[in-house]
Amino acid sequence: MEKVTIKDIAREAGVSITTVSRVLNKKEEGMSKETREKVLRVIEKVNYQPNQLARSLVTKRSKMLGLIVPNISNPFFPELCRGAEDEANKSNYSLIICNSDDQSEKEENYLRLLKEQQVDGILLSSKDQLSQTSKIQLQESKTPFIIFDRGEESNQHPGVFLDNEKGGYLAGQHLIQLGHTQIACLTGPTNINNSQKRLAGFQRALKEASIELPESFILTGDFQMDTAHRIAREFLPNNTVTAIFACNDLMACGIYQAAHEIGIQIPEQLSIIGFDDIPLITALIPKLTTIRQNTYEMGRKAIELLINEIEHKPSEGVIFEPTLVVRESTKKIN
Amino acid sequence: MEKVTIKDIAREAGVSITTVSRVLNKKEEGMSKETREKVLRVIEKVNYQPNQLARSLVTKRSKMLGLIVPNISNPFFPELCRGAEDEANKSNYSLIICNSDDQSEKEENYLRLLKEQQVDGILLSSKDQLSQTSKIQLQESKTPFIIFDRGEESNQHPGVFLDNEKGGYLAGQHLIQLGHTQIACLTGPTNINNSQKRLAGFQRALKEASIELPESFILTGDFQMDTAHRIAREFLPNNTVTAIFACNDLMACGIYQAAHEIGIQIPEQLSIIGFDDIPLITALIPKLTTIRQNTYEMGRKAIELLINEIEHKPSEGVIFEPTLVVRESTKKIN
DNA sequence: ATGAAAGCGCTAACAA
DNA sequence: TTGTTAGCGCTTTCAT
Repeated sequence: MEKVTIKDIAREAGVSITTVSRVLNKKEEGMSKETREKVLRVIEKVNYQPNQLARSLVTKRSKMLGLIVPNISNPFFPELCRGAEDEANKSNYSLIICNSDDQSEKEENYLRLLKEQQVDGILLSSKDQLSQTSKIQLQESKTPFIIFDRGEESNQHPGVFLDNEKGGYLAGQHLIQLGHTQIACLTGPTNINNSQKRLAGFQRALKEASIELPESFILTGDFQMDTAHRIAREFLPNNTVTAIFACNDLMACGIYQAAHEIGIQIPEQLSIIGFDDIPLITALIPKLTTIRQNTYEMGRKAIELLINEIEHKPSEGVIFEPTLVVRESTKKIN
Repeated sequence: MEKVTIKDIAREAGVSITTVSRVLNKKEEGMSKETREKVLRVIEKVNYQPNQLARSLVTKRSKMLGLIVPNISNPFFPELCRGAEDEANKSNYSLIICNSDDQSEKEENYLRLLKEQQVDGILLSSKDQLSQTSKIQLQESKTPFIIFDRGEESNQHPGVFLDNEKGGYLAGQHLIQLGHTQIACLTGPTNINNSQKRLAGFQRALKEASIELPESFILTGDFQMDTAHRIAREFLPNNTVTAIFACNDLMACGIYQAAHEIGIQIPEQLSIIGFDDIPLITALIPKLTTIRQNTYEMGRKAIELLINEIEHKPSEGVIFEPTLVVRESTKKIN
């Protein structure tokens, strides 16, 4: 059974392929109702599906968008994907979701691939700073793109960002209000912009309250649960802190594990605050207090911007505001 | 800046487009080294990227694969995606990941879309039984496809499945060995095949041990955490069970929440066993005992099968074996 | 209201 | 070893 093409439809309906194309694209002003319905009937009958590739080749629009995320296993990103996908579909685009697995090489590879696939635009949630190669890839081509969250938060290019500094500040403020003074911070990788910002905001809050944050209380993680677990196992027994700020929820989970193993009670002996508000943390006991970002909405907005860009509508970057969600893992110190 | 095409390369290098095409496709037997290098230099210089769409149009191979998952927010599926993606990339395919959000309509839509996009094959992890429309879509077209996990586990079509019955059996067996006799089971949606199978295996284990499983102890969930939470809140205070089998880990999380709120100690007062072994559950306290499936590997294998199918290599469906992972949430009854 | 024909960027016979 | 040419399935002028 051969693939049925526009030609087959035309022959079957006894019209030209132009006519078929017209009804396919709903350019039917001044077209006899009969012809249209005849064509539609044939299309229906043989379950014809137009070849989007051929279409794209002439229109130069593939109706495909690319989304590169650094780590699909972090539940933060599926949320992002959902938002992005829904918005893309709304405008009749499909989304190619690519997972770079925190590897620059994969990221560059996908960037190339998406271009070759002629996507109309790319939403890039980079693993960190864009690599040189990626930057060139992006700049040289005329493929519209939007930077999401990580990567360079510059005015050079529109993007969707979170006010990470504020998020860190909120976290610090919250712990201070609860009376904590011995506080540690478990950061993400040092080369990741948003991780730096979260720490900076956190430090600002402590400074304003004249609370010292010794170097040794700044722990460098990598946004992963396992590493956080390992670091906490090492840190907690040897240091007296009453609170800890994990720069993402996944790492907070790792700290929970460690605390449990060591026999430290949360929040009685240790307050923990996370960052992201991923869906699963409501299952943690006690429930994790965290800095929430509206991930779904950010994904949605990013695609909205991207499509604007593609259609040459004016649009500019957005910075989202994080909010504090108080649950059970933080507690007033006695 | 116009897109640079094969013509531009040909002109610049002073050769024909065929020659350029040849070096692009590495069909260079009997081709002068100089010519090739000359072409390569030009390609390099202008950072030329071939148009995969145009390519696909003539070769009838898009080098794209589609993957439809029912719920990207369930961490089970990102794992699946990772395995699928890695295997696809290995053979130089890209993956379009689509999230049907448990809606048949979206699923059908994506099926149509992927076809229009001329993907070479589809990996379908259906929301449940395939809808009539989907079935027709799939059967009518010649696009190769593989069924994953859910959907119809039939010999009609190759697919990758888990022995869900055995998984349920293992769960039952484990609880029985710990001395439990008052056991409840929180299932997935009744129309989902794997959910039914898990329950069936569970029932078989109980039956073999002559333990009764009253109707009222079979709770119908929907694989979501929130619903499980609600159901458990209602069930636990009004029934005396010492153990509960949740047909996936997400629901086990919901039960944790409920137990915590009600003041039931896990595992002292209630043993819980889950299903899937999603990465995050090691952060639960106590750690969740569960039935593990090797999700990443299953995703990998599914794509391997799909590619075999595409390339007309013989291959047949695979059934994976689940394993019991004992952690801390199940305990011998006193 | 409809059709003929050109061409999107590329590959693949077939020629030379 | 290289080039000429005919499409792939479709949209889009330009005619009629």
